[in-house]
Parts: sequence; C-alpha cells; structure tokens
Amino acid sequence: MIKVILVEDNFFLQKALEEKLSNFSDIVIKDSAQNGEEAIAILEENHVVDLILMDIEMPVMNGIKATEIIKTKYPQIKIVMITVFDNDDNVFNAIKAGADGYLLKETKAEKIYEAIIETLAGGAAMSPSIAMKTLKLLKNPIPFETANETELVELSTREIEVLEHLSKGLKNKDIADNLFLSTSTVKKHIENIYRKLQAHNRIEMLQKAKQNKLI
Amino acid sequence: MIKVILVEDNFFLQKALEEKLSNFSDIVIKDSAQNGEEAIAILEENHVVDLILMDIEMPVMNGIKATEIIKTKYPQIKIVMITVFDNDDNVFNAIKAGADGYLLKETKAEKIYEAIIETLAGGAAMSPSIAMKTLKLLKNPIPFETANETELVELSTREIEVLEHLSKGLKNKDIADNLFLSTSTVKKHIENIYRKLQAHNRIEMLQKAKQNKLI
DNA sequence: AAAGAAATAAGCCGTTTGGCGTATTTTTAC
DNA sequence: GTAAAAATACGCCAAACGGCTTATTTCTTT
Repeated sequence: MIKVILVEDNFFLQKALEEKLSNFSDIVIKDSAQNGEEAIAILEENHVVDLILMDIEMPVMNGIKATEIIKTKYPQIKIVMITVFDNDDNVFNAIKAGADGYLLKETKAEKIYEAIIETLAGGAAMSPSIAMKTLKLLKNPIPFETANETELVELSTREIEVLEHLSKGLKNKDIADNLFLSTSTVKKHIENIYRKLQAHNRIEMLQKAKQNKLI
Repeated sequence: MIKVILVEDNFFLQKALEEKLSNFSDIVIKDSAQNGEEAIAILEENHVVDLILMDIEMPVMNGIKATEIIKTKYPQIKIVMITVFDNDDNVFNAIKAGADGYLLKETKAEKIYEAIIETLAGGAAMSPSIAMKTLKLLKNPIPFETANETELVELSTREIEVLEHLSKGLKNKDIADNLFLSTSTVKKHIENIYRKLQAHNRIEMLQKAKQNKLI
C-alpha cells in the first residue's frame, strides 16, 4: 500500500484528486492538508508516508517552502508538485526545494498514478511542458532573475517562431525554408518584431527579446 | 500525418522501432539512416520532417553531434534521443545539443507514441529516470564547470574589443568611430574573428564567443 | 455578419555585411 | 635584429539586411 498525503487548499480540487486516485487500489490517501504548515504538522505526528502531492499556491505556507522543510527533515518522502502554474520561477524553485516531480493540474488520473509509481521507483515525473522547461533551464542557466515588474512586450506565435530561428543565426532565406514561408513574409515578421521591440538589427533584437523574456 | 525519420545503426533495433510505430496510423516513417551523416544527407535532400528518433551511439557520426548540426540548420525539427545508455554525460550533452526528449530503448510502443505527440505539441518527453537526472543536474549546477574540457579559442585584445562592441548590436561604422579605426579595419577584425570562431554572421559569432567564454 | 488582428506575399531602394585579395606599419617574441 | 603576429587600411563584389508601401487571405472575436 502506497501512503499518500494531499496538500491542497482548494477543497474541490482536493476532492477531485481523491476521486482520481480512488480507482487505484494500491494507493491510500492517508491524510490531507490545506497548506504547508498543516502538512508539516501532520508529518510531525506521523511521518510514515511514501509520497506527498503538493500544491504550490497556498495560504499560510506555500508548497515550495513546505517542500524545502519537509525534504530537509524527511528526505525519503517523495514530493510531487501539482499546480496550475508552470512559470519558470515556480519550476526552478520547486526543483531547488527538492521536488521529485511536477505535474499540471489538468493531468489525467492514469498519469498521476503512473507518476506516483515511477517516482517511488526512483524516477521523476513531469508533465511534458514542464520537462521542456527544465531542458531550457539546463541549456540556459539564467536562474538569476530579478523581479522585473515592467510590462513585457508580447509577440505573436509566428513572430516567436521566427525569433527563435533568428536566434540560431539563420538567415532569412533559411528561416523561410524551414517555416515554409516566402522571404518577404519572414522579412515582414522581422520588421514587426523590430517595431515592437524597438530594435534595428538582429543583435539588438535578441537583447531586447531576452529582456522581455521571449527567449 | 506525422513524418518521422529513424536514425539507428543496429538493423534489428531499427526494425523493432518501425514495428512499434506501425501500430499508429498517424505516423509515417519517411526514411531511415544508419548514422548521423546519413541523416543529415537525407535532410539536405528534403527537410519536410516533423521529428527524428535518434540513437546516440553510432559509427561515423554519433547522435549528439548530428543533433547539434540538425538543430542549428533546422531548429523546427524535433529530435528525441533513444538510447540504452543514460549516463549523465550523454544526457547532459544531448540536452546541450538541443534534444527535445530522451527515451530509453526499453520504452514501450505506446510511450514512444505519446512522446512523439507530446514533443510535437511543444513539450518534452523523458523516461522517468532521465527526468530524475535532469532534476539533479538542475539542482547541482556542476556540469557547467566540468563538462567543458575543450580548449578554448583565443582572440587578440583588439578583437575582443571589437567583439564587445559587436555584442551591443553596433554596426561597423559605429564601432570604427568608437575605437578610432577605419571601417576597413573593423571589417578585417571581424573577418578574423569569424575565421577563428568558424562563424559566418554576427549572431553565430556571439554564440561561439559565449561557448568560448569570450563574453 | 462585421470588425480587427494576424499571417501571408511582392517590389523597391539604399545600406550593411561578409568574403576575398593586397599592403603597410607596429608590436611582440626569440 | 629579425621573424612572426597583430593592427592598420583600401578596394571590389555579391549577398543579405532593414525600411517602406501595398495587398490579399485567414483567423478571432464580438
């Protein structure tokens, strides 16, 4: 029997999770907490627990802080984050805190179950979009982000695609080939990106793109 | 229809992969290669390809080198590594090379299919043990010191000055003004930098310069 | 159904870049 | 004191880029 604790402040989501896991006979939900502090209190009573499904956004004490504390005191307990938000900071901080997995709330019951099994087997479970973020973080070690509250420039999907190709050093012709566009269109996209970012050449654009967290 | 290319030197494993994927009607195996060089040759003929399943250990050109080259020229093509070895260096180097996923060869057909779908949707696919490795790498950012043992290219003092100006997005004329040079000289310096770094435009140069810890 | 945004594409024109050869002067190293 | 490396500079040419205008098509959103 796999002993699981749920930590989730939203009552309905907590019930939904219970429901999802109820189909799997080898999992027993030992207890539930509404925030990090409660979770820690529960563990202090009795820490015979295999795995914790932990929300991130919670009042009193959030999931990342709780993970940090629990992992320090009970490193053998696996912790899988379950959250709606997958922004870089959350992912990175959760990993830093020692999370063994990171799932999005939309994840299906079957996948959550798999994640639990795989995590207990020593692996890590991640929703694909999270996995992609970890890869990007690994490739580009820029975790030192200062809280920049200036509003960021937005680019369209296509513009970002073009931007990504530009950032590899490709020339317009090659970008056009790759995206099945004419060079005219690529040029137009670049022109629009330049206007939005107030850049006048590729390097300026890449700098501004970084500042705006577009790449 | 999802167009996939297999790159795998072992004939039987290649056939096994084909077999595994044949159950999924929306996947078509467009071509197969026995090593990296062959794969690149195929793409140069026709790069209308969605995803490549790439072995790592291969003669002539291994999968990591091939991934590096393909990702530079065709960044929109997704590449998922499929290998028996999951040692840290392989994982880290594959990520550095730009791989979008990393599966072990024991992975079941259904999982490979899921991985393909998820990768094309912009996510990343990883076997759980690989995911765990990436988490560990992220938590302990050691690899950036150790993984780079290649000797670095050296630039002259003046070349570095020019490089620094280039990195701000300045044009030759402005650099010349700032450094009290003629544009011809600036051009010559840039030409020399290009040769040393094997770059052919400014963005490539900046990438290579970063790799060589020049900026 | 209409309005608005996004994506597509072409043409024009001047500027900039990248690649090549050549050549002189200055600095550094042996 | 000479050889090698670095820095300086010019010219030529084709390719690529950046800026501007115009226009059609395809999505969204209301």
